[in-house]
Amino acid sequence: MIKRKAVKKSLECKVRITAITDTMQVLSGKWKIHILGTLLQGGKMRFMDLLREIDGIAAKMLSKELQDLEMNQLVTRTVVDTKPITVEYEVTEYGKTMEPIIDEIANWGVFYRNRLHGKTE
Amino acid sequence: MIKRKAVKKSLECKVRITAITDTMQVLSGKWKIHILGTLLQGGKMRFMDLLREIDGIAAKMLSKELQDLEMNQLVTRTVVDTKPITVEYEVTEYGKTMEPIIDEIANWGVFYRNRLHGKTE
DNA sequence: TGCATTAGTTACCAATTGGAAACTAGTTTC
DNA sequence: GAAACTAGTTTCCAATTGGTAACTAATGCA
Repeated sequence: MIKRKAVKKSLECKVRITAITDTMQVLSGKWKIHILGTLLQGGKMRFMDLLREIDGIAAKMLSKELQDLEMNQLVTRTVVDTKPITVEYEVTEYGKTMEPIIDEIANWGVFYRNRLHGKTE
Repeated sequence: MIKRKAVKKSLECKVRITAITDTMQVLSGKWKIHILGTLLQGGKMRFMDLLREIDGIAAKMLSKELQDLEMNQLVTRTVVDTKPITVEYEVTEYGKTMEPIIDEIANWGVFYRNRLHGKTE
């Protein structure tokens, strides 16, 4: 007695799940969204700028996460031949397509705080 | 010689970082977005429905993640007095406010796949 | 000469995450 | 009476994540 498998898992459903998994993998970890968000509003920024701007991140993490983002072509890394060499990071055009996601996430977070504290609408 | 601290970390920047951290905490883990996404498109669903629908998830994880989502009031849990009792999960009105985020994330994932495979626009 | 700054890297460690499998417990069906 | 289905829980384990702190290496400044 073989049970017919439920045909619930439609193709579009699977595509959606894969899509979500992909995006979350690209944004994986505690810091990537913050780095992207900071670079999106700061434009070109150096390693030490980011280290100082992003509260709580350690050099090791920043370095590693930037490498991930660079591999996924969301940011570019440019060595500038200054006195002590500096390295500039910048969000690519492709990386900017993440902006709607980050904005939605930030918006929701604000909404969430408002709901927690009073707001008896 | 005290260096003036850079006033870069503006208040709105901090608010944004907190907001992002909050949202990501609510959505933390490998499965919450998938559970929410599945419930959003499936409406009321039972535990076993979700277990079968969400590919790869184990009962332990589903149970734990549903508890988290319930605690954050994103889903409701209702015991139904059927022959073998069943439990229905459903996204709350509040939970539905996550939809834009999930949609953006899913959209980006599709865009990402298209970019990877060919697409020389 | 020695310290500061740049941009990292390395080593070590602790906590968290998540997976597999077995188990509970009540009800129903064969 | 055994098996199956409901909704989980429990235990045990392995891998991943991420933090601290120290270190490298090149250059500039006093």
